[in-house]
Amino acid sequence: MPRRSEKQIYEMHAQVCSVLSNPKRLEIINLLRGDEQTVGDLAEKMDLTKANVSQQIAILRHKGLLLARREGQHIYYHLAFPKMLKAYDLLREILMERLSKQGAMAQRFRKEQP
Amino acid sequence: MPRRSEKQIYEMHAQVCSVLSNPKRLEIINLLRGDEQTVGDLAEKMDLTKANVSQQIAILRHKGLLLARREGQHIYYHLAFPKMLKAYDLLREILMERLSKQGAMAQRFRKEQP
DNA sequence: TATATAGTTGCGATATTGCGCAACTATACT
DNA sequence: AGTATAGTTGCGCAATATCGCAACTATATA
Repeated sequence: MPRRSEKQIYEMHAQVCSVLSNPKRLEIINLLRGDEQTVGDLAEKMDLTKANVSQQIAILRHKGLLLARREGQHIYYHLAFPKMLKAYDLLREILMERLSKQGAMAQRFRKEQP
Repeated sequence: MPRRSEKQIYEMHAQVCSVLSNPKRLEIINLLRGDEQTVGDLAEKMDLTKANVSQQIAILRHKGLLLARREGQHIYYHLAFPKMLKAYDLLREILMERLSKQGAMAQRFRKEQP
């Protein structure tokens, strides 16, 4: 018998997904695919304010998806679980397949829908 | 040059993740892993009202993750992209690894945190 | 037509999220 | 100490999500 109930696992799983349910956080994860980066690096590449990037980073970090390394003035962030990129890529792959197969369905992913 | 901008892809990707960012919807997906099921089946297994299950199903269906098949009184639902289970399993695997390695971090996934 | 069963939808209260803005802390350098 | 650069945090408002409840639609069967 499991120490943790299934319901709790679903809850944790959902929380990980909710961290991933924001386009800016996904872009950050994608930008951290290779090297570690600073808030400033990310802010520039994403064309966002540092405050906003820092807020998103804080969420990723507090939820344990990102790790930090300080070096002087700079704080370099990197992915805590690079394996997560596999899930990221898989989902994106499904997305692209779907877009190419069923163009009409793309409508469903615009801002709103009937 | 891509027809769709990167930002749009991140946006769509985030929307898929936001569909997955609810424990009840994750449980539904997991229960649909094998056979197709009716709202009633799911409601019973999950110990929820049919109305609530139906609402979650509606979200999954409208976002294109579920497909329906009517048979008399019953509507059977099944996964539109079984491949999505790979992403589901991968994420869950990461979750379980993390729980076993760093028990303390589990705290971060409880309801609230400092 | 009437009744039962299966499922859906709208409403409303409550909770959560996103994000700009301004103020704040931390490190480095002169 | 003073200044610059890097990053963080709190606040407030608008937008969105959750979910119970009740009313609704759809199919089947007597």
